[in-house]
Amino acid sequence: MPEGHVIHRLATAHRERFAGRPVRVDSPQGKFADAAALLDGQPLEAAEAWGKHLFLGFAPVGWVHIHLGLYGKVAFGEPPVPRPVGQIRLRLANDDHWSELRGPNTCALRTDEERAAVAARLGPDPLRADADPERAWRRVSTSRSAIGTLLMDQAVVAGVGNIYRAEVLFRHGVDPHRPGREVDRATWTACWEDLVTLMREGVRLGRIDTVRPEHTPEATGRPPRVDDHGGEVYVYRRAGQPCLVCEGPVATAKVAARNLFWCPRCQPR
DNA sequence: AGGGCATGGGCAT
DNA sequence: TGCCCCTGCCCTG
Repeated sequence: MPEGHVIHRLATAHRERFAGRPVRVDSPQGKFADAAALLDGQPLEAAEAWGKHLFLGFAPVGWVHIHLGLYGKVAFGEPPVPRPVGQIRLRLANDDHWSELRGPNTCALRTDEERAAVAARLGPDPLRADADPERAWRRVSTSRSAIGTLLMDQAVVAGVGNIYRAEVLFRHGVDPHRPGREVDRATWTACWEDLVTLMREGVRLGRIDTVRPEHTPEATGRPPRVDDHGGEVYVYRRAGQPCLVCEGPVATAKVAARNLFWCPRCQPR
């Protein structure tokens, strides 16, 4: 379930389990074997998330740059380290913990400079203390592109995925098709601050919950829903179902090869 | 058993 | 715009 909150959780999880001690590193699948051999036995010195990118620091060898893409997953456990099942790109282990990385879009060794270059092409990350939301506003306020597209552009805002995109626009009554430059500053600021809040909550809980207390099934008496991504949301993957606020049908459209969801009544043009 | 699909993103065209 | 990467899950048959 890799939006930015997952990656920040993974950074913390790696730090807690592996930082400061030598780590056994291998690549049972073999695709990362050469790098793993260089890293094996080195201590993990840092684990950082920038948007959806995870960097594991093994100075002086370098950084392991991980991007989960759509399918990637990391599993953790305690010894004994299980026999490899399926395709494990990267495996870490010490005497107390192990991890297995499967199906990543990216798993590569990077230099300091390469890591900085990846970070430099990303927009501000609502989950990072060093984020500069003005950079995002400059892009949004001068762009003819739809706000729904801009929010998914990692060079504008880093870490937002399809769920946070849909949900934050719903929460602020913004039609995803509205051009960025027609979004006023107050609305944008409210969206940014809401992303900070929602994504921090996502890090804390490990799931995406965006429904305000007054709209939960408990509060409204509506039947509870089951969301297969594991959280309570207003519009994401609820096409055709009644809006939790106005009861009109939630709309969906394929935009830039991604499913977009919104409520036409609550988010008018 | 097999197809479709998914919370991403780089790249060719 | 669409293909590829290459995993897991859910549905159909």
